Amino acid sequence: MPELPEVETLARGLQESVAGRRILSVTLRKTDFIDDPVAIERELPGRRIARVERFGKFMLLQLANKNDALGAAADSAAADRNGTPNAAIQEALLVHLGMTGNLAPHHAEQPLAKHTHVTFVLDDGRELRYTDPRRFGRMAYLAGETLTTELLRFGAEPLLVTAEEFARRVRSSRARIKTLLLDQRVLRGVGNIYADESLWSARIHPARAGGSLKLEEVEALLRALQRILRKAIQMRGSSISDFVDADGVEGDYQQHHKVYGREGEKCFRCGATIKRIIVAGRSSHFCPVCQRAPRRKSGSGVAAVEMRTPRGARVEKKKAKRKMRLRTSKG
DNA sequence: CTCGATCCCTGGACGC
DNA sequence: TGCGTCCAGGGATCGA
Repeated sequence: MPELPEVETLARGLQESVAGRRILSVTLRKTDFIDDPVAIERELPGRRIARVERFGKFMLLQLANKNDALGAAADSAAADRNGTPNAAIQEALLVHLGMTGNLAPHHAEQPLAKHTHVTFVLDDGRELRYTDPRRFGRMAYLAGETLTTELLRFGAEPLLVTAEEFARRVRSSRARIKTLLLDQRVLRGVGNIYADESLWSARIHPARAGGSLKLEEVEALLRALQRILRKAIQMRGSSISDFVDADGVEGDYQQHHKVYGREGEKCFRCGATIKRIIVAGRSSHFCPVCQRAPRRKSGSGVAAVEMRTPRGARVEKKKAKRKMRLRTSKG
């Protein structure tokens, strides 16, 4: 599942392999994950891809000006280092991979993989193809102020945010720390795997309220998060479902996961059994000994979360709901 | 405003 | 082997 390190890996690969290429034509198949399919068909043919960068969990395929100058967008790398959306970007194709999306170049004669929803024919005999079985991804052509406004919806880059800024955002909230880590308006790019891994590393329980964290805990969390993200980028990401980079190669970081996907196994630090609960509607893996649960306030939401396990009583509820839906859809 | 719950989607795993 | 069911999860949306 692509999070920051996986998207970074893919974006770097595409920058290597398709930056500078011109898009000759576009073919759309399923389009329900595209903001405005007509805009893509209208604006992209004939345009050159100036640069490919990651923005949070998005890939930004920056387009050269219509007059074909690579100028502004090609010079934008340095400007982006400060983490603010780049004013020099005028037009871009935003691609979010959701859970199962992939964007990679293929030779034109290579048969289309299943679930290939978008094909960009390039000027060198290759095609940039977007595949996404679940279609949880997103694609959008955005320009000018619309693009700027869209990018401003997102929070800080995890690898660039200062400890002060991070601490301010986290400690002023009553939301659970896991929720805050996953909230793209707080930090852009962190997903379920790296949230769990960094919380384990910093010994913080995922259901702790952001505002309950001590300053040193928040600082330790950010250090852990940044170290883990850097290491994961070095290892070309985690391949859990089917993530592969632009060359079709899997990442290696999943071998270094300490808690994610390790429910029932032993904590590498203390030997206790790794648990899994639902926080923020997501599986959250943690060590119940290293990561102390927040104190329960009787009848509070936190107490309820403590009791919520992924399997068990909820299943019956779900079954009932499902039956309901089937009935209503028939009638 | 904030926060949690629900829903979208499909392949794969699992149970019978 | 084959069919039904559940599950994974990022993010939009809705309601409290």
